[in-house]
Amino acid sequence: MERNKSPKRMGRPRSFDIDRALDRALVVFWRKGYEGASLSDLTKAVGVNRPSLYAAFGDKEALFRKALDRYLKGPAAYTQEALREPTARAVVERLLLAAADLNTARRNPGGCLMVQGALACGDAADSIRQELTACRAAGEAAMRRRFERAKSEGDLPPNVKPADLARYIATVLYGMAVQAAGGVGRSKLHRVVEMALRTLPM
Amino acid sequence: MERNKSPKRMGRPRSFDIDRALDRALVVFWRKGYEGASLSDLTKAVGVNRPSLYAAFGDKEALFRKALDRYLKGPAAYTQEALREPTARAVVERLLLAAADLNTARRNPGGCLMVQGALACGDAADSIRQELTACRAAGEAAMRRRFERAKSEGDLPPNVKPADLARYIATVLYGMAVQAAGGVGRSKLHRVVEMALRTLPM
DNA sequence: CAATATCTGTACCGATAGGTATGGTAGAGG
DNA sequence: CCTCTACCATACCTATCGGTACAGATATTG
Repeated sequence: MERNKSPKRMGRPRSFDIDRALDRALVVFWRKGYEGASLSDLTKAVGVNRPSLYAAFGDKEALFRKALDRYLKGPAAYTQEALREPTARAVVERLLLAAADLNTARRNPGGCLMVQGALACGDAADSIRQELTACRAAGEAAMRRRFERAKSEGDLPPNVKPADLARYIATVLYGMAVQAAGGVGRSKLHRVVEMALRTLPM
Repeated sequence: MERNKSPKRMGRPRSFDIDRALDRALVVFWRKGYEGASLSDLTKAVGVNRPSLYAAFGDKEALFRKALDRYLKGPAAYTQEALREPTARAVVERLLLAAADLNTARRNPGGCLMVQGALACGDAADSIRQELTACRAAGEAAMRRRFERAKSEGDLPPNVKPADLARYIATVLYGMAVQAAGGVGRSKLHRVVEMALRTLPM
């Protein structure tokens, strides 16, 4: 329906930028979670009236999914890049450090949208909770595959299972997100990363 | 006002047990979080009408605080006990294992109330969020003090700072809570614990 | 220019949120 | 026994929730 934004379309043109709006909405969801972010919060942050939001993105759930998508392709894209590091240890190092930085970047809310977006919620938000759970599982699976490759390259000790390592690293990532959501700052998270790295089995 | 429950009081006696009610409410808050748990959810789970709930516990916020208190003194009391283990390693081991078990106990919701009770939320729930944040910080501080004692007993390597170790262990605990909230089961969490223990600096 | 298509702003919708007034009810004190 | 007190149940309150109808505004199309 409203696919293109460069080709001239008929009718009154949209008075705001879709991606900017999505960024604003993202920040609200990030800070307050899916349930805690009201439509009034969102419209106020975006600077657009309610019907315009609905026309552009659909209902609240659709808006969240689009914001999540933008989160994954924007702030959280470091995960993809980190997996391209040459060694398993370098992957982990970069992953943890980038996460620590993202979770505590001053210009956006503390923590991680995939964790605090909808960790426990009412029935109405349950599909969002499931989506975020799936998202986290997908990230973990990507790590596991990367570690499987590392294993095949002799880059991992024989007593370390890729799936276990991936789950462990994911656990540290989620834990850091909780810490950051509670206001723990970057330097402290860096020391967590240091501890995690120091104790790595490779 | 309604302090005692054993001394016979005047008037019609309460038709439900305060602690049982609190347990039921706790489960709802645990599963849905503070915001996601509606009064209707709570009254339905407790099996009591709304005014009775208000008379017994005060408003929703007060009810949550009482449920949290019960959580800390009940299911989460393992934390206190674990700190009494003789060595730092034993403390950590017991803490992580007990947390893994509590987070995945079949008879209650997955995860940890202190984490998913209100990690990110709207303004109305912010005081609860702060309380939970403070709760987590308190637990972390207790660990830190325990590790300081360990250090003074020569039970910790010289290059390990008690505060850093405590924060790291707390991070793993929170991460496990997120995993469990997403449905990860006990055996997988046990492998996370195994990884964490294997890589411990002592 | 008109005709048409899309967006904006106001004002509103029903449903539900948390919270409470009120009148009936059950037990203790006298 | 009656009274007094506290609790129970229904029914209701206001505020806000997510979502939308409608009319005016602004652009392209012909």
